[in-house]
Amino acid sequence: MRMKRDFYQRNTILVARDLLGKNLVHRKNGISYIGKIVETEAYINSQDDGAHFNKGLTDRTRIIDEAGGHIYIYNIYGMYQLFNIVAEEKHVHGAVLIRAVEPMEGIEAMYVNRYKKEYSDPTKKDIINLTNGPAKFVMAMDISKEEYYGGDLVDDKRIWVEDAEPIPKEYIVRSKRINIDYATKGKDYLLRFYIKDNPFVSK
DNA sequence: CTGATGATGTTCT
DNA sequence: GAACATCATCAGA
Repeated sequence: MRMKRDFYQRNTILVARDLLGKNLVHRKNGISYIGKIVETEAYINSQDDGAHFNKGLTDRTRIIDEAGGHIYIYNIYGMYQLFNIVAEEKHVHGAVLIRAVEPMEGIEAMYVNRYKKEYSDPTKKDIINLTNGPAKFVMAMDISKEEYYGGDLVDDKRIWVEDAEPIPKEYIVRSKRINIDYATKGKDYLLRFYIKDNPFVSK
């Protein structure tokens, strides 16, 4: 079952936590890509100087003003795109960065998208390297800013989040976020969630 | 295995 | 002009 608006229109931290274990589904060119979400980070509000929208919205971040469930994708380091899900009600700002997924379906196509060569005899390392980072799974699942910025996971025919068994509490780890040393206040907030012992969690 | 470095271009000051 | 929610590659151990 596809997640509905009410799932996303909640506190950003709860949305980040509850996205763990759910399946991100993307259908394109007759290929069905499915990745289980194993790592997320919450970006919250004006108190969080790690968030892009902490000093107000800009053209890049305008979609975060929309209702939870919309898609926020942005460019980073000139060559990568990161995938976020908007949380909270309309006009309340919050977003969840998906940092890693575990491939469930479409692995052969993911391999081709990532390595630009024919699928052949992958090692365990090759498989883990498909999706164990925020830019990596976006490339593997063939998601682009041009196609999906501002899209809505609640009713888009091509991309959505599918419900799944909740992850037991004892398997959910909460920690500091990654690579936001520039944030002076938000740096130490415990806003990163991941599934304990899952090999696809980023390093 | 670890840590350091370069790639690359949009966004914001 | 600087910063940047990253990744691939390479050197060293």
